[in-house]
Amino acid sequence: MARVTLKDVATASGVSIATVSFVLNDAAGQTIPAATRDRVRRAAAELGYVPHGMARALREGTSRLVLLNTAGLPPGGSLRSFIEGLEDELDQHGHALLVRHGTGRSGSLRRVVEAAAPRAVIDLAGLYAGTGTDVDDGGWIDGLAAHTATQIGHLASRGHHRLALALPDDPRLARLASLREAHTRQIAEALGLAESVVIRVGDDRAAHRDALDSHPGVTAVAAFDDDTALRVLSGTNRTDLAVIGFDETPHGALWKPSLTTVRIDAAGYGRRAARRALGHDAGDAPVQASRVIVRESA
Amino acid sequence: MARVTLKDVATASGVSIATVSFVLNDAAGQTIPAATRDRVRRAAAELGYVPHGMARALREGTSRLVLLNTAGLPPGGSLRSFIEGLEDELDQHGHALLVRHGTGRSGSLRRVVEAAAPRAVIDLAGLYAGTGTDVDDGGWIDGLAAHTATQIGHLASRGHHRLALALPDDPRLARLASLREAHTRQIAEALGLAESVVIRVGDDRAAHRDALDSHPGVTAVAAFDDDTALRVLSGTNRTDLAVIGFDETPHGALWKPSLTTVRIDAAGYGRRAARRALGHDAGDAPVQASRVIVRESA
DNA sequence: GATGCTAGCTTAAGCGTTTTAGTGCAGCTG
DNA sequence: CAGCTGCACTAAAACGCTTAAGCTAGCATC
Repeated sequence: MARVTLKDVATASGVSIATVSFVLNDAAGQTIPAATRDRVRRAAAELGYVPHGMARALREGTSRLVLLNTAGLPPGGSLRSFIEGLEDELDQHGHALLVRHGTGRSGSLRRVVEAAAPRAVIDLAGLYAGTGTDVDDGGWIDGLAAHTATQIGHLASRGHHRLALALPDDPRLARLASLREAHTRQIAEALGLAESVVIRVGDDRAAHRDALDSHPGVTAVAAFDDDTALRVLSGTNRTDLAVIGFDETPHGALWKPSLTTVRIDAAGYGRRAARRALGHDAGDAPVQASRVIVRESA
Repeated sequence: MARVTLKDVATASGVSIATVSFVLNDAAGQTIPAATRDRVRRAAAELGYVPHGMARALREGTSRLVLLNTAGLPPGGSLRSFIEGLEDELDQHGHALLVRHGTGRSGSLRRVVEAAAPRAVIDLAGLYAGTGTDVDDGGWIDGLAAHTATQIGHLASRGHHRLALALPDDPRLARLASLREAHTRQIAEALGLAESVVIRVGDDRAAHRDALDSHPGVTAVAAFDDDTALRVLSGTNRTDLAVIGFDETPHGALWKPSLTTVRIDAAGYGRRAARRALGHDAGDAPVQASRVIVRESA
């Protein structure tokens, strides 16, 4: 049950550990005949050799881990798919995902970074709260304008002219919310719609119901995400109101009326984020365009 | 920006790296005067020394990572809170959480394990699917009987006598589902209720609606989890039916009727799982008893 | 005044890798 | 046949840490 190391493979195949390392890593600039390569590879497979990530990390100065910091970000819609895509792609390149949901003290992120020496850090929390730095989410934010256009476009095509934009009042989503607001304004203007009303949606249903009621001219609500959309639906007593979500969650389909929403290829963005984190070219990880899932609510 | 190592701290405080290591780890059996300790600790703090987890892992044979394998387990209710508790407690003991949602090939789990040399593996996926081994979920499963009693007890106290148990047809939850079934039967019997009916809830609403309709004597449904409960509510046309969820999710409160459910201290179990993973005594990580969140649906 | 004991250190090995700098040998060149 | 080149490797250092073993000075003991 003990760990199989390079040394074991080396003795088994009658060469030095250096040679084994060269063979298994396909090291460039080494002239090793096919016969030897075969022997080594066979031995490695037979013994079930798996490189020791920590040893490698020590030597190379950086581990094959990528750290994702979500720091208490609400689980909203796609986070899970995003993570799946991310993990999948990392896997494919021999890396693993280290997650910090870390509701705790922010200083501890630094500690984890130094202790785990990750290859890269994806700091969604910072990115979405606006305190962010130069980290990368695979273009998620970049795609936001297009996805917003998908959402608003649908309402426009249904003949709605005066919209409300429902944003969450969660400070952790502050930056995303203000981006969405800007995009919505831009697109509404481009489509020749009336200026949209912004309502804040939190735990207090009465608050956003009142906000909506005070704008009777509004016929449709574009929500920040499905969760926000469901809160709007749940809070309002106007049955004529069209509501569209964003970033599909499974629950929306169960609702009455079932929630029309925008499906975003979160896994695709996850894969892209992974590629960028590893320094690969992101171009070849395609992301599908967002599209409207038409159901009953809009 | 280069990494601060033991060596740096050693030179700064005028001792050897061994001494520094002893001081910083409070090594037993070493006689080091307070003056020296202070000097070392001060230097470490000043330089911002953070131990290199990988180096330590190499030396100690095991890293300060704990691997959680959820392997595509549906995000159901408490998983997130569980993870938060887990991570929080691990943090407190200088460990970090490595997550594999790993929808992919199961063999890759082994690879990750060998590559990351985690201190422990928590294999929820295996545990809940029934293929599980001797891993530990902090007593989550052990507590299941009690939580089920909370749920069924509520229905009984409301005068319901003939129940349906709504289980998901997701094979990944097979073991959990059958456990819940067993517990429900036991408790129902103990409470003197009529034998309960089991219905399977999947994506096809008509199926479980029909199943329910064919048992008109059933006045209440105890669901496997909130998601299942919402599917039942969404599928049925019987307004008199009482439905209670399990393992509270945020969405239930928004529903009409709002979902009565059982709140479980998932974070507590997470913390326990962490303690057990680290080999601490789990006893001193208290878990709150489950309790019913009474809303409109039951 | 040799011996032993303790306090307060230091030395050095070793964890499993990667990688630089060789080494020995065969074959070819001039 | 000395010198060179290319092949097929190997030796050894280094990454940062822990820890067993050792070492020295100072003091107490007989």
